[in-house]
Amino acid sequence: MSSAAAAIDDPLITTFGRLAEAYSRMEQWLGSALESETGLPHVWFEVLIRLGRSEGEQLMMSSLADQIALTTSGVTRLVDRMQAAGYVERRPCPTDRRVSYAGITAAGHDILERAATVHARNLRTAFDGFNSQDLATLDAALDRVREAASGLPRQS
Amino acid sequence: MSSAAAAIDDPLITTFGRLAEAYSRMEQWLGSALESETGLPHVWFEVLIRLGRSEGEQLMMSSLADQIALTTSGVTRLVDRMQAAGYVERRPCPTDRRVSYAGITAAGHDILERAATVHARNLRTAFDGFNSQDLATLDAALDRVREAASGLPRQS
DNA sequence: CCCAATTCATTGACTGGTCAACCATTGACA
DNA sequence: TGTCAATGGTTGACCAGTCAATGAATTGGG
Repeated sequence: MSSAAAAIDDPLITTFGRLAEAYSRMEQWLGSALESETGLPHVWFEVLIRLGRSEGEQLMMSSLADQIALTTSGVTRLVDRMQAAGYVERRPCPTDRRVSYAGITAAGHDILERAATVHARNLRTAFDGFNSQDLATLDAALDRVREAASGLPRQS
Repeated sequence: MSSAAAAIDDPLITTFGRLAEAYSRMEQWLGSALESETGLPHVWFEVLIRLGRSEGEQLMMSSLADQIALTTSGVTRLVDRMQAAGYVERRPCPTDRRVSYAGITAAGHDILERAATVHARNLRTAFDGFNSQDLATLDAALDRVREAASGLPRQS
């Protein structure tokens, strides 16, 4: 009899725990560094970089929500704040009056550039001991996880 | 002149983005699955498993805070709720009257067992395509990240 | 020994997100 | 073409966390 191999000790739970811890520690450090050095909260940076990389430097509110893992409601409020700060603006869609684009402004572009530089530098510090081989391995592994997660049945 | 190799496209930023996305998608799916199947929010599970794995099945409030990446203030309130639900109890420390331990109760133990089983099963689904070699690689990579993050200067 | 500095937990005020209900617009189809 | 379901975004009510201030207990140096 396989003596109560408690589910509590399942190695997959530990693996996921590692993922959680790796992420949150990184996020905590990088996030607070970025904010203190540029005044930009990490979520804002996340929004700006997404917009900056998109066609026309704009994105539908709902796509943005999807990309940064927030509710559309949450994005509405987030964009409200960023708009008030002048980094982002709402643009109507010419062909569908329901949709609203969030587009990056000149000021947003500016600070994005600056923040990206700072962030990249901090990341280089954080991943100090990693050579390009290590990074490639990490990227590949994370990509597989990401993909696996994306293939999961949408929240039922 | 190396044509504006914008920091925006720095590969490390993308790597970190992958980490964030991998984590939050997994968390989203696993979290909502766990909660809908057992009624236990993922953070609660996180608390219980930490307590369950500790000496005496209890942990100082501040250690708990550290482990689940929350403020001690946040933990105070979280434990309040879990105590009200009967899964956890506060225990005084005999040698230092400042500290308070959060300890798991019988009910907490019960639901932890059940939730761990469910969670482990879900994880097996999520990591379906991964063989043990893949998992070992992933574990190793995550561990390095986790360690790198831990070695970073504590939030200044 | 005692006082100053530190540590642990909690609380008040607030913030940034969620969920559910809503309105406007669009698309499909009888 | 008129209606009905689906989609996109916003809003009200609420909740779970943060930060800063506080109280209580402990520690260490003079």
